[in-house]
Amino acid sequence: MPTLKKPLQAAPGRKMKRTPQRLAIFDYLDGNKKHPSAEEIYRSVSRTYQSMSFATVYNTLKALTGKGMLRELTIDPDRKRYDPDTSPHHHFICLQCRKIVDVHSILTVETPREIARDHLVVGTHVEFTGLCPSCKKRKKMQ
Amino acid sequence: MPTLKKPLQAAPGRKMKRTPQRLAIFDYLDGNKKHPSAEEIYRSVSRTYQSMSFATVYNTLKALTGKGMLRELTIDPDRKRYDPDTSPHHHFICLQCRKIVDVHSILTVETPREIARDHLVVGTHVEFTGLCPSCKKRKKMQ
DNA sequence: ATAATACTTTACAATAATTCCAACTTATGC
DNA sequence: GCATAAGTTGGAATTATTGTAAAGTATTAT
Ligand SMILES: [Mn+2]
Ligand SMILES: [Mn+2]
Ligand SMILES: [Zn+2]
Ligand SMILES: [Zn+2]
Repeated sequence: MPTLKKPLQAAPGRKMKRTPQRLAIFDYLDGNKKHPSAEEIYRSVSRTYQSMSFATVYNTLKALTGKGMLRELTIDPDRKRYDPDTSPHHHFICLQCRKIVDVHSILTVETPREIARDHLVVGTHVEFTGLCPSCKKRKKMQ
Repeated sequence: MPTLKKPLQAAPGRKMKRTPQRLAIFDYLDGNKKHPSAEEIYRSVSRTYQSMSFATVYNTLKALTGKGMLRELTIDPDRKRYDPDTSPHHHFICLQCRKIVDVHSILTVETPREIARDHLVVGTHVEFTGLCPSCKKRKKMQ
């Protein structure tokens, strides 16, 4: 189920030039549930697309984010992580290995009055932190 | 109501050397509700404490965080922000000016089964994003 | 098709945040 | 007071990310 390749030109006002490097990046991102960092994207894509430049990766990520086709996550303290799934959902991050997993359950979090009164709220994101299954097991063992 | 200076030596296993530079940093942080960045802390503290080094600020922040006396926020995409209020609470960040404000309302967010089953959840943080009152007004005007 | 135009890519330089380091300095327990 | 583990410092080093200018390419208008 392609979610990126199609919309690339579909929505109005969102058309971008279809360059092979972008297609390669889209292709890597499409359906990717690992919330990769720019570096991971670069590493993977440049393996198949020799001349890929780091700047192109960043450019593309910024362009996609700007057009609302990609979500930039700030949940990892070390680097930005990217999520091709732009539907509203939440995340869990492992404090040990930094794995990020989706939380697609609908969490109803009402915006508190104190904020709603004078702020403009455009997004609500819940981040759960802790240990992923494997790190949890590893910690228990030793 | 001092929240930092006292606990500094109070809780067992949390004792740290009381150096003047640390006290200066604690003092700045104590009761601070601005969620400052390392640089803001450095700028302010070094004004009164001449020889303060950036490394010391980072060292101290890391030490405090490690001892659970300070919370490191990853909500700002550009830099880490620090919160001396370690009681569980949530945040709103302005997408325009990066102001972070506390949300002390008790938001009941149950951990979804899909996560609770095999992960170990140690924290839940809700981040609201949008425009703060002044940025909201400014945007409306022009 | 062709050419003009605007947008992209690339290699590399430049920033910016944060960490590392090695030589001093100091707080603290005895 | 002294020993010493812990902390401080300036500067170098690292890492993530952004900027740049020249060269390349897709798209648009002829
Ligand atoms: Mn996700
Ligand atoms: Mn706070
Ligand atoms: Zn893990
Ligand atoms: Zn604002």
